[in-house]
Amino acid sequence: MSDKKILIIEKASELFAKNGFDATSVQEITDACGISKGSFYLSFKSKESLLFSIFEYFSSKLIERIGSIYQMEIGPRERFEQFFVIQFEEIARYSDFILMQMREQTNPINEDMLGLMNDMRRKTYEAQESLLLNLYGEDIKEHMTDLVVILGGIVKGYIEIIVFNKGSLDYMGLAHYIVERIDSIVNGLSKPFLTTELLAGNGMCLGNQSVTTEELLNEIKLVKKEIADEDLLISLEVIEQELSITNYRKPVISGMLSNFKNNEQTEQLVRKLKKFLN
Amino acid sequence: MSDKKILIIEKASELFAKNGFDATSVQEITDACGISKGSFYLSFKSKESLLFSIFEYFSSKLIERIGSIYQMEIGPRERFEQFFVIQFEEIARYSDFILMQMREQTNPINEDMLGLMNDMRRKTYEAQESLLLNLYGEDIKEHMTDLVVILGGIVKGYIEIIVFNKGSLDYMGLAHYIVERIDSIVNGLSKPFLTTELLAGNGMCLGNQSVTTEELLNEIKLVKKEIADEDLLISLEVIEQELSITNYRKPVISGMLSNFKNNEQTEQLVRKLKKFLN
DNA sequence: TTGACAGATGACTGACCGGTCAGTTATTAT
DNA sequence: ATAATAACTGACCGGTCAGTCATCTGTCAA
Repeated sequence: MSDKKILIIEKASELFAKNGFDATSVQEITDACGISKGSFYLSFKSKESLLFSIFEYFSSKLIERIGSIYQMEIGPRERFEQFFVIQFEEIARYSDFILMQMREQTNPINEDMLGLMNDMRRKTYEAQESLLLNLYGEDIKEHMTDLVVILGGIVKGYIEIIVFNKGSLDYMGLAHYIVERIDSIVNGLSKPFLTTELLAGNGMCLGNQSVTTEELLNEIKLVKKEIADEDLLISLEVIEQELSITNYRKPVISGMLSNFKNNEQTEQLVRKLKKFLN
Repeated sequence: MSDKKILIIEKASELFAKNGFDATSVQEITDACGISKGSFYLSFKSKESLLFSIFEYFSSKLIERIGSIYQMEIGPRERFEQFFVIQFEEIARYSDFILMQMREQTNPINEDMLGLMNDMRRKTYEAQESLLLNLYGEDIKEHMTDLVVILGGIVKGYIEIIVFNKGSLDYMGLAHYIVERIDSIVNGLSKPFLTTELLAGNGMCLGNQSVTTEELLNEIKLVKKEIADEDLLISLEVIEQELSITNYRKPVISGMLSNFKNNEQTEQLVRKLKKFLN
């Protein structure tokens, strides 16, 4: 990722968070970056693809940090607290951009963005689940769905306060406080309210959703519009043709996929294709 | 409120909730209503004023219903549950439009809308506070801010589920479940985390904010653009002149205010002026 | 010094949107 | 039946914005 790209991402995310996506023009973004409008289109295919990159940039950071707490040598309670601290820090740092996107119904990119959002949600959910089980034992399994909703709600509630009082809150103290509240809730649990299916139907895709070839073909068509590299385009076309025939040859596809190493724009698609092949 | 206006409000709020405010053109709204674009401007001064009317329409309903639970002859616990049920019902009914607005940073009307939003938030906060105090006693007073944030978060969390599973959830059961969780939390409370000031600074304006004559004059100027009725315009101008002099005569203003009975567009302003006179 | 080329620029284009208004149709009054 | 009024229509306008492209600039090898 070039410096220019990162500069644009940082500035644009600030503006989007402040004024919203639609209300921020490309001109404003480039003015803030001190570059020309045309130069913007050297780094990003479109305003839409910038949004996608921003989300990718931030969500990958969040996912990475959440993954890192398992490397720490601390107890389950401290790990749980750390989980909250990371969410507070990242979301306060990147302003409410992520929140804005998670909330705003008007996501310009639907097909592509949804994958990333689900990825992030699933990662967060999985982390929450394992942390809760480690801390409170297997007994709470049937309450998992409710706990996740309640926990998510509480975090969102406090994040709103954090956003308005940027940096002036004691995240560690807050994390400790929240875990204490969860203690109380877990102690008082009786009969669950939500069933797992309700959450699953909630667009959260917690399990492994199966991907159809048609969906993949659609996504390939979209990604083709986003990339300029000739070699990658050829590879995509080969994959496209291969997927179109009934008995597609797996080695051909997986071979082609090796051409996409270290390319951010196709990362999502490649992940899906790999999952599809297995 | 005419049938046409209500039709537009209902259809537009659906579209806004689905696609966002900016992404929904007036043409789309009028197409959905089966009327012409020009006809839209017979009912509403602008797209912006439609948004204001929608918010007014829904928030007044919510506030009214929350007020009604105090007339019911039920215990404090049932009343608390009823408070949640109303929120679930109204917000599920009117889709996530209200949520969208509460979240979206890009509210087109800032000056006017903010008043309505604060009104609603204050009403909700006051209700929560009195319900909590009635149910758990005065001891929880110092925890009020935290409880309000936690409670609001939990409600929002479940509302997201409700929106995706429209109508298929047992609101009464959910309300009961949530109150049980609050029981646990209240039982386990130790030291509060948030102070009242933090919430107050959060744009929530829980106390009585004082209004300056300048702010009022600004708002009058804005409202003048919105209304067409000649008599009301004259009344507004008289109020404007009166407020501009240092020793304004209260009776003159309150007299003029009587001309605004049953006018929706000036409702907010009139309320503020009345508060200012007292 | 030159020429060639990648990177950067900003004037320009076409699409779209909020809002207007001259003209049409429906309704009511005389 | 006719006039008067109200309700409605959709072409049109000014303005904005995403995206394009002819042009420029700095660099560096020959």
